[in-house]
Amino acid sequence: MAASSRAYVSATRSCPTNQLLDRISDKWVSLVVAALSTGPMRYSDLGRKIAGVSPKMLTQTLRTLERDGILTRSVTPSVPVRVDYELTPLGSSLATLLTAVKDWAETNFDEVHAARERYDTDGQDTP
Amino acid sequence: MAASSRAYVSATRSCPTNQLLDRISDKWVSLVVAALSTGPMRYSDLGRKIAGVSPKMLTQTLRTLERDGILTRSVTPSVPVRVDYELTPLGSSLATLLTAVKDWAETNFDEVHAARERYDTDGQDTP
DNA sequence: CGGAATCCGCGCGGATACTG
DNA sequence: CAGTATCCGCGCGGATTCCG
Repeated sequence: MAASSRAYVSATRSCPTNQLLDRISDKWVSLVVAALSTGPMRYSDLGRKIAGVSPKMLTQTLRTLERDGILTRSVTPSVPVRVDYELTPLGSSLATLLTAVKDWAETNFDEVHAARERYDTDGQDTP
Repeated sequence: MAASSRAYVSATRSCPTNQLLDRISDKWVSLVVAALSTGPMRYSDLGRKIAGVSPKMLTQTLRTLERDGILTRSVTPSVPVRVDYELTPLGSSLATLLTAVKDWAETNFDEVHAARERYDTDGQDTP
């Protein structure tokens, strides 16, 4: 086939399910979905709550998630434009899972941190 | 060090918890942990089960997860060297969550796919 | 306010080859 | 079998600017 000069056919491309897994296995996706799990939010509210995300990544993440049916984007044409983002039922079901992952990270952070120092000091001494 | 003229202080660096979230929000991490959730596995078994992962990424992922206390690496010095990887209790608790995410991706794939086509055709007509 | 567009560095990750 | 090492392309993502 047309793999003459191009051999870039990785697992991500071959399996459609892995594509989706790769998409939701994204830091910004986790944070956005977790942020919206408590209710609808405006664009700048999300930017403030996530705190550190660039407008580019925020918009990009939101667009992708909207396209995937995870959330909806509703524009209110007021004097300053107001845009609200809200999880769909599909997105809510995902939010439950990703929030659990996020909670796990927060809960077990120090345990992981301890394991890291143990790994680093153990065997790496006497250079 | 060498951060003299660098202004790259993103959310990932600022919040340690987000570092961990970013780490486990990785496609390979999901696949490896999910693969090991059914029991211990050897290196090449993992490579075959995940199917598409390069040795580099597999080793890199395994090393990182070992360092983080998610899994253990045990070497059996037989004639051909045998290395087994097994989830720690900490890793098992994570595996439950990540497997759920992986299952979600497989279950809702076609729904997401349908949402995508709807998004693409809707508004993108008559070029 | 809520984006879109552009530039660009850096590192992720695939391919390949070699070691113990 | 289980890695390690090297090269390198590509796209993620931060910074900046401008528009509706």
